[in-house]
Amino acid sequence: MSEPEVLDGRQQRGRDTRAHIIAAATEQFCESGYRAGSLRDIAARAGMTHPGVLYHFPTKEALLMAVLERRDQMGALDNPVRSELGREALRSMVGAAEKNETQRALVELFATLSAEATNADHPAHDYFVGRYERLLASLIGAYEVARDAGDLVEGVDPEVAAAQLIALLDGLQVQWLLGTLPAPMGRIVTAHLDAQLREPLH
Amino acid sequence: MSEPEVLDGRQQRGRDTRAHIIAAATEQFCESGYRAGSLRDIAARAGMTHPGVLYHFPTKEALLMAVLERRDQMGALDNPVRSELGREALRSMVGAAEKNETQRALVELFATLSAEATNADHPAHDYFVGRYERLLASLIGAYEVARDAGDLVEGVDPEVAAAQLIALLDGLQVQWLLGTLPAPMGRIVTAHLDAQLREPLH
DNA sequence: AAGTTTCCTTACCGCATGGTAAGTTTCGGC
DNA sequence: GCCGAAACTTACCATGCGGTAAGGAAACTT
Repeated sequence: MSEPEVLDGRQQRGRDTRAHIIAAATEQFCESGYRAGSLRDIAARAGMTHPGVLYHFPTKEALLMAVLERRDQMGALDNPVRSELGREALRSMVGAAEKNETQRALVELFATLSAEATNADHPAHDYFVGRYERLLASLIGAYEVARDAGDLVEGVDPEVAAAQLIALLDGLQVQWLLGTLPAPMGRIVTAHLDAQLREPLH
Repeated sequence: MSEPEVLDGRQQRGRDTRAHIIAAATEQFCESGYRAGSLRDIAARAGMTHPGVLYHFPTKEALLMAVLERRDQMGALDNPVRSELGREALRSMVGAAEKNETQRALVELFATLSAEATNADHPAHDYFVGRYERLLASLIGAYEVARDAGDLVEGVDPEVAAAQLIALLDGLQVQWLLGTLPAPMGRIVTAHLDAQLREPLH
């Protein structure tokens, strides 16, 4: 993305501790959320003091953004929404939901954060707006492709359906975290999609 | 609920300021969330100092619980889920969603709080678990009644459908708060329910 | 070997928080 | 009119926060 090139020993080392700090911060934010997770805790996890962390990331806010961006990079690799696949793109969301059931801490972070970030003053507000817009656009695309391929039940509006699917996934996570979900997320999402598709998944 | 009876003048006054404080706290929590809304801010809103507040509510946590309980009492009056109405109970959820679109601050509070409360250590954890369990049970009941009345499309499982509806409502609120929702909540919820019902809602 | 830059520590700052202690005002009951 | 409890206020505390300043120790360049 930026400068690949040759990096001398110091740059390499800097990069390493940066990554190390991000990992520590991710853990911390996952366990305690953004506001409650202090720089001192994060620093301790990374084996340094909190001004050491602030040397690499000028503010706590910057650290948060770094955590989120890194998370996105990784997520984007194994979980893109390939709109052009239409029906199969929708199917992949079931897999995403099931995968989340194995990453409780991460789910907790995003659930907490996306709610916090609802406030326009929150540092991650723009990030989440952008994230939701992109996801929405992708899913609308996927539904449109599915519709044009004749895979959709009559009366399913791609825009509405896309917003529904995102909401469903988000909302289910809260219930799952609270332990009040009466069935596995995968099954619930599958049931939702099956009601929109001419041929059920599988 | 507890002792109604005769209350002498002082008790009456105590009750009044208590109510006043709860109102102030509700406003404050709505605007800033639980963690960020300080006792001093709340006290200022109520026209007193923060130890004054703590005289009536021993801890901030207790204040929060009082706010939530009061909210539930009021909500229960104009927005019960009357399971026995089946189809019409489901329909009432559309109204609930639309009503929420006029109460941004309150929606924000519950969205933030339910995510925060996901953590088992959070003071409101048990409250939200109970709340979701009751709502789930009510909606399962409503779907069962609807099914037995022949109002449901084949293959709609009441348990799954109830969890879906709750998730949908929660998730839509986040998107609505972020400003990324492509259509009014009422329309999106209606579309969802119409897909489950033999006869569309109006 | 000297100089420079990167990285990190120790020490500190100002501020806000929830909560406490003790004293003071208010006011209804007698 | 006085008493005593209820309802506060003022003053304070310890704690933890994000962030800054200054200095030292490496690591690399020349």
